[in-house]
Amino acid sequence: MTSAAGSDHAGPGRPPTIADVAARAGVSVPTVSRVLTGAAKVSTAKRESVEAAIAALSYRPSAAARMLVSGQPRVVAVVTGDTSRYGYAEAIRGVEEAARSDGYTVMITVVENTDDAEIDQAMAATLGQPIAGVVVLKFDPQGVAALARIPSGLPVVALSGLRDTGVAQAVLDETRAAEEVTDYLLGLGHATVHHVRVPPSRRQDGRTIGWRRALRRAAADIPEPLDASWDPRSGVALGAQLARDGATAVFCGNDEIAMGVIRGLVDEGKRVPEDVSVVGFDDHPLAGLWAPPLTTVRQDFAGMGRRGFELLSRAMAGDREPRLSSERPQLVLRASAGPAPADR
Amino acid sequence: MTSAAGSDHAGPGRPPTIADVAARAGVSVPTVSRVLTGAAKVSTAKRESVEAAIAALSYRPSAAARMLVSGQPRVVAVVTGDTSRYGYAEAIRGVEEAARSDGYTVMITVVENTDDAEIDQAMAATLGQPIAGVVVLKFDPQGVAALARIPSGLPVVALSGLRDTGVAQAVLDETRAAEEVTDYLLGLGHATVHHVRVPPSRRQDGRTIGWRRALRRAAADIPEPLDASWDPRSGVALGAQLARDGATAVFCGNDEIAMGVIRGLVDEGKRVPEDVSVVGFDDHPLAGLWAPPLTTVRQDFAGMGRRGFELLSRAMAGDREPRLSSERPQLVLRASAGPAPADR
DNA sequence: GTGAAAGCGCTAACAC
DNA sequence: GTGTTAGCGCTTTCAC
Repeated sequence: MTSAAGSDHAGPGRPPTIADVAARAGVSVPTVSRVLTGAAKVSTAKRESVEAAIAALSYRPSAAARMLVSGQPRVVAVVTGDTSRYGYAEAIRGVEEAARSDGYTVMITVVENTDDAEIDQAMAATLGQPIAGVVVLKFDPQGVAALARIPSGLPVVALSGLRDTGVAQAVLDETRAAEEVTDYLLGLGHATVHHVRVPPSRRQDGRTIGWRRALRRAAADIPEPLDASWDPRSGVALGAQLARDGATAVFCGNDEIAMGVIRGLVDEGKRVPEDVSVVGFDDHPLAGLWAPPLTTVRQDFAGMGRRGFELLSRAMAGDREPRLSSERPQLVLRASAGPAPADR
Repeated sequence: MTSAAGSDHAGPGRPPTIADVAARAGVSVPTVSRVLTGAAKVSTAKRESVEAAIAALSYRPSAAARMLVSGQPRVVAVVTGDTSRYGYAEAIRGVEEAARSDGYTVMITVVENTDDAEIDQAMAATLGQPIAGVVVLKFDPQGVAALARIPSGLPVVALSGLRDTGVAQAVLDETRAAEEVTDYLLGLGHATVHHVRVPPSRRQDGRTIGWRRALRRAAADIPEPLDASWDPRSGVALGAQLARDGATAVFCGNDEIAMGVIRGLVDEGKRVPEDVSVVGFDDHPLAGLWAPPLTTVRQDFAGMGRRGFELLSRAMAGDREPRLSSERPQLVLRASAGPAPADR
């Protein structure tokens, strides 16, 4: 495929520079720049000759050089623990949408585990890029650790379920929502409510705090919470265990786990919601399609992402105040929760 | 909060440069560079003074300038239609993983619709960044359009379900898999197999082609395919329609649609799989948990993403040949499909 | 070890 | 309109 003496496109020696284009077009470097940016008028003859040279050399301007001379990068980084879990994916989508409509591009940095060296490396790779700000998804321990690595001076906002201090953040107030769910279940006549947690970002997560608070206020029994992994299947065994323990109401950390728990319950011969009420969290796109349709809490992750970017936008504009944008998730009543069974 | 005469950190005038650090530390600019990069030995005294100055000014080196002087960017862009749909999210995750382990960062560009102006703008924003290559998710019309906008000379690979020519690509051979699914259903005794499509990237998609081919080979009736949207709920109405039409076997474009179709079927009084067999596509994380557990086709999207990055890696290294990496999705037998009902 | 000088590829300012 | 001259912030020779 290698053709004659190096000229026409694709001579993988060194990428063509603006000087090469200028030389080939027989004009000066700034003239090439002018046709590139459209900043000033160029005669048709020269413009065409420049365009021809650009095409012939398949020249692309160096973004790095452009950026160097003209101001700030229009890139924000998103630091996240996993890109494909529902809430994460939606939050990223929200950030990306808001960023794009503001002319920014989004760079993704995934921090898979809490290993210090790995976090350092991932953060260094990101911070080594020209970025104007960072959004960190602080839903898990990686997020918390990553946040600690952001150099001061770089605009940053955290997306979180639990309010914190010191950083700007967009939060979904899980604590209040969890309280509300638990109150709802208690109001249905259940003696207490069991809780299946998803992996928390710190020792305590908002959902667990809210659940416990509601139980305490109602002077109900506070059962030991059960721990699920992120895998929906981990809910199945816990559902079976809950069936044997005689639970009548279960509040799950997310919808996928709730689906697993229901499966485990049903496998043990329980009916949902007649024998056991189950409620999820998030309002996953499949929650309404499940049998029975899941009663859950709608979390607007994409909205949180958008609000997060807006906060970041202010920070990038120079606002040093750590702002907070909080929203309360909404209870979505469907069919997986109902009155406590009369017997017992 | 604004303190005395501008010095210490956070004086939002103009970001500190390496020269500011050098001045404050009382050393030359190259010396600061040396402590930054560790490229050469610096006396402990100067090193410490430089580090102090860096901290005091909360100085961060300009990534753009660094990049300009020293070679290629370690960033690849991923162009995608939606970041939160299962297959897309997984594919992105795969690309990111492979990229990260190779020292690259990933930039995301979302192209939401086929509006020319919007695509141009999104692509321009991306191509204006310093990137070493592009992976485009060519699962939808946006992807196809975006691919057409990539300037020649920039390394690119497409992730796709249907083999194409001219570009390097990683594909999941849907056509073969769909054929296999259809054959399987036919082998179970069904007279024909109905098909519910998800929005295709072109006029034809691999799943539809494979399904039709298998039907034709078996000399079975070829019913008109039904079109679903990406929303799982769109499957519900189609399921009801299929129930009325007396379908006994349905092949769905993805698992989420299959879940909707099953719901529609059940709402109409059909049992799955006793009356109607339904099979999905993708092996969504919830497919095995569904009632009944979904018979489907496992598509390794993350693996495709990884293979895509490897291809890109070769292209970035100078390989001009448009390579192809194809993988065959695997049939996963669960419970949503069974023998054709005896009557009729 | 350390500083002075040069230059990465581009755009902005200033002549002509 | 167009070319010449200066940098953008950094790393890299190359002397000392």
